[in-house]
Amino acid sequence: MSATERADEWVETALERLADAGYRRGGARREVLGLMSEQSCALSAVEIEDVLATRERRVSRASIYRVLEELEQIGMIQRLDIGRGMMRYEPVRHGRGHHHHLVCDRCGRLQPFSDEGLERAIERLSDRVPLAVSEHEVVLRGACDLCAD
Amino acid sequence: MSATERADEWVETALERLADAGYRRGGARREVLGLMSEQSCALSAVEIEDVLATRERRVSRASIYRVLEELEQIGMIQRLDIGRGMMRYEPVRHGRGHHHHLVCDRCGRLQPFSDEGLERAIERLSDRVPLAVSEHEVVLRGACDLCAD
DNA sequence: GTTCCTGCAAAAGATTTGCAGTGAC
DNA sequence: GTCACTGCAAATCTTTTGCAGGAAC
Repeated sequence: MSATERADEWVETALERLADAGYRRGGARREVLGLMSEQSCALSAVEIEDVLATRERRVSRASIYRVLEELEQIGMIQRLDIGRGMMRYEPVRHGRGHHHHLVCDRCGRLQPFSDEGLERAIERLSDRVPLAVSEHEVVLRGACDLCAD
Repeated sequence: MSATERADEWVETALERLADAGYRRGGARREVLGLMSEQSCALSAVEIEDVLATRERRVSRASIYRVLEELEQIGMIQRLDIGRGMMRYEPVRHGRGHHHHLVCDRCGRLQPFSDEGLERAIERLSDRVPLAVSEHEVVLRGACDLCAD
């Protein structure tokens, strides 16, 4: 499956679930949905606004937050708290694409990574913990290879 | 070593490092330092302000943030971004006391946990990643046992 | 026509900063 | 006496909310 097909599939699922939940389609929602579908890693609300500002249809920041919240409600995106005083948002693609984040202390660059051993360790400990775990989030911080000189 | 001795040791190290960095000791700094030394898990700036407000010496929020920033600079506390729109701060006690966090989706309760297997997995993958890892942070989210009914 | 969607402007909440007075050395 | 420390008030930044006009169905 190509990246484009995967993006299309994600948008379709999202539109379907939105329709089921009684939402109509509007311009702002379509733009945000389209942009998010192209992302494999997390964007902040301001970054989303900036990218959309360079396209045909500008979208107000309030609408961006509103659409992101709807998409989170129906489980199509995930909010991540990676630091630097703001939330970041990324599409959820069940299983495939699940990853965690490397954050550079110095330049703030964000990179995704995934690791089988880490997932196994988290799965094992999830049973032993006084919480019905529904999500997990791992952030590694340090100097990225561009900053490490 | 008792908890009190450990707290004292932490305060002493902090005062030493602050002195080395050219800071004088003032009332606000002493209060925040004392409170943080008693904590094993993370507090928000507002929680710190609230606790200090019930003690002899009130400390302004601006000073709390300033002291926390100094302490982070010299590596005595760690900032954690656990969500809910605010940072949390906890003392760093090299090795001993290292832990991660469980966050309840519903009530926001924060609980610490630690796991050997998780630490090993993170240590192993740290070498394979394009980042010179200096810290890591794991958050598990879900329903805590008080909310799970 | 009704109900939802959107943008704008204002509000809310956490954190930071400017400034003037106070305190440590 | 000097320079750091502190509190207050104002500023900044992200995210949320109220409201009035516009669009989808």
